[in-house]
Amino acid sequence: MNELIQLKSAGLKSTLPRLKVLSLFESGNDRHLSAEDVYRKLLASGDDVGLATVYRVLNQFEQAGLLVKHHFEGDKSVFELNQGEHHDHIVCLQCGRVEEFYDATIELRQKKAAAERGFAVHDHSLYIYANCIKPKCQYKS
Amino acid sequence: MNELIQLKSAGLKSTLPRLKVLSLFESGNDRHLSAEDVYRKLLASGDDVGLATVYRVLNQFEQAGLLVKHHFEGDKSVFELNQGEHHDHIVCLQCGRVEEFYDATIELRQKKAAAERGFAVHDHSLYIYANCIKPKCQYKS
DNA sequence: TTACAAATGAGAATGATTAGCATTAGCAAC
DNA sequence: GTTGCTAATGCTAATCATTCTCATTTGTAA
Repeated sequence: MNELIQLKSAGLKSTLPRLKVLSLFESGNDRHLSAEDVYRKLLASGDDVGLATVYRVLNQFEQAGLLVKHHFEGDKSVFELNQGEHHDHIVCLQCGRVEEFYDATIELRQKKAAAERGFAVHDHSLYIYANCIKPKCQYKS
Repeated sequence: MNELIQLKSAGLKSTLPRLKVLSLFESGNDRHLSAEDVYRKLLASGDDVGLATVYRVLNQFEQAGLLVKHHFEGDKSVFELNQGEHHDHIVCLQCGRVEEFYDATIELRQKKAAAERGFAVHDHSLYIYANCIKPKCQYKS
């Protein structure tokens, strides 16, 4: 229930929609949610927020550093709670399962590659698209 | 002028729009082009192709393995000639400059990370967003 | 040259995301 | 507690990249 405090310290006014969205991510049932996902889930739990508001809130949360935004292959963006430690993602092309991982060597070599070419790394995104090895994979549809 | 042969061996009928698009990429003036870019350039050189056709052709070329498609941060996709050797990209957030690089260690560690978690890598995308170190960077706008 | 399937072009349709604007709700000062 | 003001919300319409539809045109093989 300290969502209120989180919002305040992020410099955001504490409003109903923002609290709802934040709680949803903190509930931890799904780490990776698209705007549409959030919208649906809130409606399902009887909370009446507009889709436009969901988009706005998600983006504000990203600016504020509460959430991180990802662009997995395809169209829609996906958000997840920012818990400090950076990590990359493996996405199953079959069932959509997302697994996170961190590899210090990869991080290091990236910085090196950039530096060698006259760039100062600001950010990076690494997505591995793969197939779950059966039987882990529940082929979707 | 062997674009014709390339199309044939890719199993594609040799048509005007396809030849034009392929030549454009082979001319090598810009390695990374969006559909819009291609469309504009063709119009500029007096070749009258429809935007829808450009999209179709680019996607067919991707299927055929002639081009590779990338999703740099933001909206539109970007295509580049597939010249066999895989590589990743560094994109300057300021001026848009794109540099390519390949790091065997990174590739290896990715495969390893995936395998350890029960995935068979199908594909991956790694984009480093950075800032050119001055004075290389011609700050855009 | 003919004939037919495949390709093209123009514009409508789609899907995700954002903008505009009237209405409502936090919140600080009475 | 009220009051009042600004920021936030919720619609809906707009945008932007991309895809679809379908009538027309173009390769190509016979």
